[in-house]
Amino acid sequence: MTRKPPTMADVAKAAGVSPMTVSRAFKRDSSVSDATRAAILQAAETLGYVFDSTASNLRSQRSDFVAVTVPSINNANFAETVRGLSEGLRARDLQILLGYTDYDMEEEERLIEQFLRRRPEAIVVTGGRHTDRARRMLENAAIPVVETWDLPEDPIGHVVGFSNADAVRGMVDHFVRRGLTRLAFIGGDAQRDTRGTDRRRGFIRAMQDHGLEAHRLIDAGAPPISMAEGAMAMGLLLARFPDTQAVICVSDLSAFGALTECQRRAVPVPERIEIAGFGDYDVGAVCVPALSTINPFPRQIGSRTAELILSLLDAPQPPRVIEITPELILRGSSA
Amino acid sequence: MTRKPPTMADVAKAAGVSPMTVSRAFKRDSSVSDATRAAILQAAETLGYVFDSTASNLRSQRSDFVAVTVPSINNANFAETVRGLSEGLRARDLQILLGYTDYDMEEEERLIEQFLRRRPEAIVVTGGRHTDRARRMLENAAIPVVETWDLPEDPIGHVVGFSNADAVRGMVDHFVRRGLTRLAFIGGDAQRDTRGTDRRRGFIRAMQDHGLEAHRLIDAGAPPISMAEGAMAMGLLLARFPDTQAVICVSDLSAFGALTECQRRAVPVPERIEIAGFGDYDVGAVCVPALSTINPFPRQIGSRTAELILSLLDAPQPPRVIEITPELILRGSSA
DNA sequence: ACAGTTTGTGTTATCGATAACAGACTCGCA
DNA sequence: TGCGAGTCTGTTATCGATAACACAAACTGT
Repeated sequence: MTRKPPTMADVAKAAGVSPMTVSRAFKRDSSVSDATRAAILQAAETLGYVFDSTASNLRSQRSDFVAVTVPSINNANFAETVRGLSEGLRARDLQILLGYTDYDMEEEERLIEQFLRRRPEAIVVTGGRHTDRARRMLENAAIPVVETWDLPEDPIGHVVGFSNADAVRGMVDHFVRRGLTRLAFIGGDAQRDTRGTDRRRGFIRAMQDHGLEAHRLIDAGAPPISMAEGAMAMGLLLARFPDTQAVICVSDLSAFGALTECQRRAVPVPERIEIAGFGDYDVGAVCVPALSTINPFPRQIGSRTAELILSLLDAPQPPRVIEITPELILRGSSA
Repeated sequence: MTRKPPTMADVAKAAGVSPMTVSRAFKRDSSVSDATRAAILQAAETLGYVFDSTASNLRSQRSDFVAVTVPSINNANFAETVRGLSEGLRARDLQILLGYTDYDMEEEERLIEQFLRRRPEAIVVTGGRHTDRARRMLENAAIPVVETWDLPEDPIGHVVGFSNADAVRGMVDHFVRRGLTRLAFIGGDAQRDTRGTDRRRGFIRAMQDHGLEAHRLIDAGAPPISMAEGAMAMGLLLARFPDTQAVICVSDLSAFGALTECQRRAVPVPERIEIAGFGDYDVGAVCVPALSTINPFPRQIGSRTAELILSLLDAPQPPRVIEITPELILRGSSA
């Protein structure tokens, strides 16, 4: 026999107080005497009462949600950002409503629509490119919007990110400074992964600025580019441009795949070809040789975003752009 | 000038119908004529109306949430499970409320409490060990509970999982069958990672059943055990038990770290020592040599759980145990 | 001792959608 | 033509907590 679950009114009756007092007892810093609070919590425990945020949300017009969309849940970089976010937001008891877009703007649009219906306190999206409708929805939502992992030309609201193109430029500069000129890039030009595309564009522009040709471009397939695809791409690269001196990959994952392909073919790295990645994933620090890479501080993107949101919830502020400076990390794969 | 956002009543007035009709127009298969639905959606679009699930949830007593806790968001295996889950649940427009416990049962308890307040339709947890209070909360929640990634002795409700101990036993058997007897295990015995502990226990029991000593146990630190910790552990192993013939690691990540340590020390794998992991992560399939491992079909755990939940929402059923059979994958690291 | 504040609690109305019920209308078939 | 079944729309009450206001009791300081 399952009887209806108890409500606040039931707890109130059991504790001999009004529902309002029960409500206050369940809040953080409300004015209830310690004695009554204890009695109320005791009564709630006995009855097996579970606070109903559904009702609370409606009446108080607060959901205590922060909506977050990332391209992929299965990606250590974005996972770090989410971790930074959720740790920063926990202090204020804000819960994360997480969704992944699969690198698909239509899917992002769907997600944003779903999320806005839940009336989040703020919304965080990855990247600066969205469908028109998604953009409109975000603009019209009367909540803080933060775009991350990018520096959009025309931000919707706030931004916590970095220039993917400039980050790759730093790596190109490094190789050119050391006298290497025959450089290649492994990564897709798919519309889907706009950050990957930005990195590729950054590579091409940097090469041109150095007066070098940027024709050694290997498209490794649809994002997210896996280790296996990185390996395949390296196979293509070695076949098509055998005199390549160094290759920059769209991520450490593809870079690691590329490295293993060299190992399988007994192509010595870095002696015969140098390799660099992007993202400073664990695998790149541990593999032999370790991968040169770029660390965009994904955790920090999350924690700075959390800080920003907390301050925005206290007091609205004009749109801000918080720029993160990625760090070049040089290791054995390019030494 | 920010005026109050429009409600269903506003849309109803604009479209010249009753709020109830607007409500129906926003539902899936409700009886509204195509003409009026179009008019209503048009009016909603014009007004910039966004459906408010907060109110809907309260009145209909449905949240369309499924709560899910995983130990770590930054883990490809659990990410796959979540992906399988969310794809299966999308059909019914169920949203996932995701939280990670950081391999901490206290944190899990906090999460479960937070989640139950949101009145999810079902709740999925990873593993079969919980704090007493967490267990009580789950038992009392009048919703389907699914424990995953394990086969608990005393399940709370439903189960979709496998025996971690038995899976490792399969790997031990494989080595012993091939005549190897000096086997080691890398992984923690921390209370925190109960699945890791189960694998370790499975190793010990299997060794004993073969009449072999199981003293080559290297504790690699607190979970989740990283690649770097796997490498350190391999260093210890080679120092303390130099005659070890094969080592089973608690995960592919630590196994890969161990492999790289062998590469740094020029210890040939598999000639001098064989290595096996757990989880069939990408890295293990791509690295050189590729890692022998155990695939517990994490994606399938998610999709089967989703199926189960969908059927439970249609009609309550007695607790079920759905057992997944992990697959032994043999690759170059143990050939 | 008394006005002024702080503290603890209660009363009433309300957040915005929808379940439950009811009624009007259309259609098919005898 | 009439009747039952099906389709579409409206009315009323309600989900469960809490904002806003009110007020008594317990303090504070001069």
